[in-house]
Amino acid sequence: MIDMRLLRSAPAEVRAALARRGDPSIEPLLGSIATLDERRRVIITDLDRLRGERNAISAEVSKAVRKSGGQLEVSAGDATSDLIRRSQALGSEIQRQEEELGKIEAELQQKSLYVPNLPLSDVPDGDATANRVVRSWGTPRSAGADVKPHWEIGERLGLLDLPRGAKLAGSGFPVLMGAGARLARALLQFMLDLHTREHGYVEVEPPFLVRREIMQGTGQLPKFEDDAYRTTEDDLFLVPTAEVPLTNLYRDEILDGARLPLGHTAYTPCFRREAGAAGKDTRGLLRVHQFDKVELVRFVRPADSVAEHERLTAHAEAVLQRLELPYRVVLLAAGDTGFAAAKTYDLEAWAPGVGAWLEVSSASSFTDFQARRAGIRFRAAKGEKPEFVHTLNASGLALPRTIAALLETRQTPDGGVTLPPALVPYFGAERLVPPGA
RNA sequence: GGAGAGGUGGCCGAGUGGCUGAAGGCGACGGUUUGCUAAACCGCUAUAGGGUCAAAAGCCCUAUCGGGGGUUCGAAUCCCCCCCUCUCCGCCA
Repeated sequence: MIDMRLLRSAPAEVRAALARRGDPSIEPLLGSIATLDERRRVIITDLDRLRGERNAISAEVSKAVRKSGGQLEVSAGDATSDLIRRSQALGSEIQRQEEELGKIEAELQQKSLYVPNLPLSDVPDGDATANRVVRSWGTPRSAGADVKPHWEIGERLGLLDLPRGAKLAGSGFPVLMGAGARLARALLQFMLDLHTREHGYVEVEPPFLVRREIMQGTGQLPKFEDDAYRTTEDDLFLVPTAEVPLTNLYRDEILDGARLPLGHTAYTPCFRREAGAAGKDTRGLLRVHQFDKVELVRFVRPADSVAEHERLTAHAEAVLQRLELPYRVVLLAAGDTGFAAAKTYDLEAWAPGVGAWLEVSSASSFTDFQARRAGIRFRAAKGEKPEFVHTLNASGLALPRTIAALLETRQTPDGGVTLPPALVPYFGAERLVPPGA
């Protein structure tokens, strides 16, 4: 949510920062927001004055009532009936103004919800072509004739059954079978243990369906409603990421500053319609409508948010390192940064079978954008004014692409896959081998 | 799904039309007293919006008793809708 005070006090700076996103629809939006805000304040000033007058009259009527023993006695022309007549007149004026104000505030609210977050100053200008690789880890395995894509490996090892998934729910709903299902379970358990035991996150199992206002709190709505699955009767949304329930855990609360930074992790399935994405990089596990993910969310003091973002990113990177998967960290340019984010690092694991870097995690700082929408504040110390927290989140990690990178990177010439040592205790075996081998 | 009872400040809890942002208590905070602790006593204790101001502080106004609408000169209090909690019945992994 846009900070109205900031927009009022430094409109040029806000416009310049938002212009970096390269979205031409933002500028006119800001213009109408400023106009509405101006009108809003004029009406409120007037309305408060009118209400003050009415309150004063009411106090006098009240005094008269008590003097006459609790009965309201009016006869035409006396002082009390004059007061009441004035109050009635004020009442209808107040009602008119309230209606006008209601309309303006609804419109203001509606428009504000479509204004994206301001990119931080160290985010590069430009679109996705300006994304910057900031570091790499590990040596990517080179492609070769014997390096297969994950769907071939998965099918051969009996881990993956895409046709049967399509039969059940349509394309983009993979079925994991046997060792494939077990591998997914091992990965989830491994990731959750890593984050709770070594990185200090408190595990949560949240609802997988949430209300409309919850989706609005993190910025998925109203702009991206087409990407979400929704129940018709109750207007509940299937979570597209655990970020949504986790970030909204402390919605409309004032946290004790001593509890910050606060980190939560959760496994949830994630549901995404991926509207308009059909056919693009969708083979195998690359882009699916339902997938498993472990998510990390942090609530931090604004002053710490830059350092916390780096820390969070490192927590996600740790998963890839333990899994011994080569990856790179990409700082997204302003034009490629998500609607609610101020700065994002994508973690991309190398998948030699498909010959591509796969986004397995996205680690973002949302500054106070989500906190404003969801009303998440903290009090630094007793007697201090409440302030908005900064929220951060990262996948830690998304499973399908992690599995894809894992299978492709660690496949062996005999058609099997060697699991990374960190996963062995969770999986219960060192290798995936073809059935009957 | 059916029937009923409720939702008041950090917490408990009074309040069923009139200076009630809200009694009383607890807690927290500041102070007095004290060898230390405790006790006692005094004080203080919300959030948001707007105005004033160069700004902050301060001051003034407005709103807020689950959320929204209505009745009324005036609503925590009356009416309607929604959300949530609890109890009983039914159903269910």
